[in-house]
Amino acid sequence: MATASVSGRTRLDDYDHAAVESKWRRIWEDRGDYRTQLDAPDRPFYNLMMFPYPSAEGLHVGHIIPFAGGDIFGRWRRLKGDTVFEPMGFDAFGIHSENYALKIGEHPAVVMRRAVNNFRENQLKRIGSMFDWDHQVNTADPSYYRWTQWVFLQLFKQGLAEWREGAVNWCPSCKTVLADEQVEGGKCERCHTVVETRFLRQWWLKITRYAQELLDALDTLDWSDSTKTMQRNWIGRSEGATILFDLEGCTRKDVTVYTTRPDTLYGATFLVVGADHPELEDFVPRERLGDVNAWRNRLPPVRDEPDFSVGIELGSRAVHPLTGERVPVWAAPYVLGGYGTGAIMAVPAHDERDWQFAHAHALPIVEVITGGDVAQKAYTGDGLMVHSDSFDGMPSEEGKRRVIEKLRESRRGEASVQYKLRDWLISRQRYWGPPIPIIHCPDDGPVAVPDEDLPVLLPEVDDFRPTGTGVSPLATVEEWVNVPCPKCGEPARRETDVSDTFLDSGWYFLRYPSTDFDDVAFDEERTTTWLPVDMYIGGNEHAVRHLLYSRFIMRVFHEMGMAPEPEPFTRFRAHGMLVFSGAKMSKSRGNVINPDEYIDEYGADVFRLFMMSLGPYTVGGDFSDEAIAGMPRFLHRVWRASQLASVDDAYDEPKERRRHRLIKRVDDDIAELRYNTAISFLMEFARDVDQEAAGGTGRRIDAETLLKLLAPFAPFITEELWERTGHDGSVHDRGTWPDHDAELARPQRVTVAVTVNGKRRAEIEVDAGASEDDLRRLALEQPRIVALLAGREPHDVIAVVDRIVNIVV
RNA sequence: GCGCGGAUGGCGGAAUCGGUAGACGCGCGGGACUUAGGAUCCCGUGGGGCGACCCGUCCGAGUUCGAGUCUCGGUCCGCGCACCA
Repeated sequence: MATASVSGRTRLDDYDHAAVESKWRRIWEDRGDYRTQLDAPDRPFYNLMMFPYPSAEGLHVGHIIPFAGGDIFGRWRRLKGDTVFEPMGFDAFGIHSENYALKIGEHPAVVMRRAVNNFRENQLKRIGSMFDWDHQVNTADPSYYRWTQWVFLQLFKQGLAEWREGAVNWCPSCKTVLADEQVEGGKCERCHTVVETRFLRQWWLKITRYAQELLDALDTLDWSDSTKTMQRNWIGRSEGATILFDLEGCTRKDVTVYTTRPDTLYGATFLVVGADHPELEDFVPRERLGDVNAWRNRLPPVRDEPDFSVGIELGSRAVHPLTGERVPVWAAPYVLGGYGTGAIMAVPAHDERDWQFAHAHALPIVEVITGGDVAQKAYTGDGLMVHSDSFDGMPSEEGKRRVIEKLRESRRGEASVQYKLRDWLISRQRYWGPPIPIIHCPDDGPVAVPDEDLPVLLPEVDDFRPTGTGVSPLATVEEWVNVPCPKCGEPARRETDVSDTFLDSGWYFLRYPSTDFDDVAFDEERTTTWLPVDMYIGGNEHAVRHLLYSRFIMRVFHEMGMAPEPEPFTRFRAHGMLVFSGAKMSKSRGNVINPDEYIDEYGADVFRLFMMSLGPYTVGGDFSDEAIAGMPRFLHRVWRASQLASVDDAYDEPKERRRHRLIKRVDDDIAELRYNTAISFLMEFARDVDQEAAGGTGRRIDAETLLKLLAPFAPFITEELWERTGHDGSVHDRGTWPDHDAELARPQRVTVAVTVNGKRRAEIEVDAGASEDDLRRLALEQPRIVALLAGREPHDVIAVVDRIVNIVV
């Protein structure tokens, strides 16, 4: 405790962050301060942060940012009176973990056990977040993945999981199938090997059924705009038309193409079928089959830059549905067999790719929309229709509708909506994931494993390496694979693929409140109480896949009456990216900050504060080693000021106004995650109170306010000081955030600038709200202004209350 | 290429509505305390000028009494998507 010294200065214990932080960590844990009352809570608030996938490297700052930023928000909600549930867990299954285990030659189960323990005990528990460890989840634990399997079976039983063959991306290096979104520019996102195409029977979840709903519901969500935009682009709705072309010279009678520009139909000079179209052969005259197949098998690998010289004329003809003209049919890889109908009508005059292709192959280019010079390049804008029979002169926008109408009359076309979104391929021919709980029976087909047989435990195997044959290592475990069919009892085989890690994380938020139930995945009452998540914080790298899949799963459970709302995350904020001395932080650059060293040296409070002060939370900032020095100074001030400020009952109006203004600013800033500016206000206030305390005029109430407002940011030191200054209970107690009076928070005196022709020449201090006339009068009385005007009459005097007076001469 | 952000002192960043540009912090300069300080505290700190003043928010126009903020055009950087017809 503080003791007065002869000089009037006071000697205090030094602030020992290591001692203070370990002391309170222990007390909070023993007391169970952050164990949440999950049943019948008062004002429940579900505060979620994206859980990490444990790696041997340990947590890096990229993890800490959401954990610290999310926790500040949660602690603030708690102080504001909510019952905050803030759980944490581990995304321990998946290729990341498995690849690491392979690298070091240990079993992934062993590696993960060690990594999870390290994350939790040595790292997560140190950063001062109020995680409720009684409700942690670990996706690789049978008590969790039992329910992941159950979730899959619910989708299966709803007809939303399908076993079908499809062209899949095969990474020859990772020896597994990749989802489309794991392929970047034709290469594996993990190892950058060029991806090959293979055809396998696999499990797909039919998220495409929900494309429109998922798109529409974005409007109801309070999410970062950037995230919503990315989801919209990913779903990729486009409006256009499907148009039927008859075919001649091949076994197939007709083909439907999809276009967003039906108004350009008269400019269609050829058709292109995707080189990967599954029924490409049906478009080819018999005598050309050999040539086409030879061409197809020698296609160059997909590259970043499309090559429009690649293509082959098939020999068949297509009949233009309006003119009856015969146009050639080509195949080319620039058309995707998997999007739309897998074939297009090429309008080279008005589509850049078609233009390039036509140029490369000397195909005719016919202008049908005015506005450009199609001999030079494709014109993709709007204009008037030409060379289009009776449509000539019609604006293209109207033409889109009218051409569709015309096609409808002859049943050769209709309006159509397409989405880029594809079904979710969840099969992985790997070891480290939940086995897909299906038994394949020769008679009954794919049969669900009965609920009472869940979990389908991942068998212990010595060799868990990917086989490279397209089959999971599980297939080699004969005694595990061979089981009787649950329906008919005849010999059958288990599904040997495991599911995608995004399925694990697609429902974990539903599990947290119900981890103490082992008979259901999520308890009805708990789910109704806690879902949807009130605040979700994480990185924008998961803006599309994780968030979209989670929305899909929640939506399905809502339809089934098992979830209270269709959307899982009411509010989502993506944290910004942290750069290190101007360069993006990444393992390959070797500039990843290891938080442990900083926490050792400065303590968790300083580290949290520092990271939050670098810039706006949702934008990011530049982590520079040197700048951290300001934070210990700040906390030192708080340490001293709060123990020395002891003046009671001094109703000092300016200080009260200052205090109320501070509360309002910090409150407003935290609500919008503007932690950096909230921290600056607290620093200013701490400096003032510190100086007052040194002079014997520091007020106890100011010190208390400072500790309360700082508590979400620096939970340890504020708790210690709360105790040292004689308070009972915890500084973090629910509902103890200081109130502020809006009237008092408003300044009473303001400084108004006086400008002449927009240049500042003087300032005047007046009561807030002083009238425009008063401002004008006072401004014109200023000696500086009188001198500057030198008798001239102002042309105009503009006054804005509380802001400015501008004299125009 | 398309979409979305961004550009402010030596550095990270502030600046509700168009109203004193540079809050807060780092760094730097000066001072205090001290045997000492790389601890702590105080003062100063956009550039130029002795000065009244002048110039300053990526560049160029514009709107306005007034623009970091709004409009148009351009440059550069970041992120996302990327042959999606």
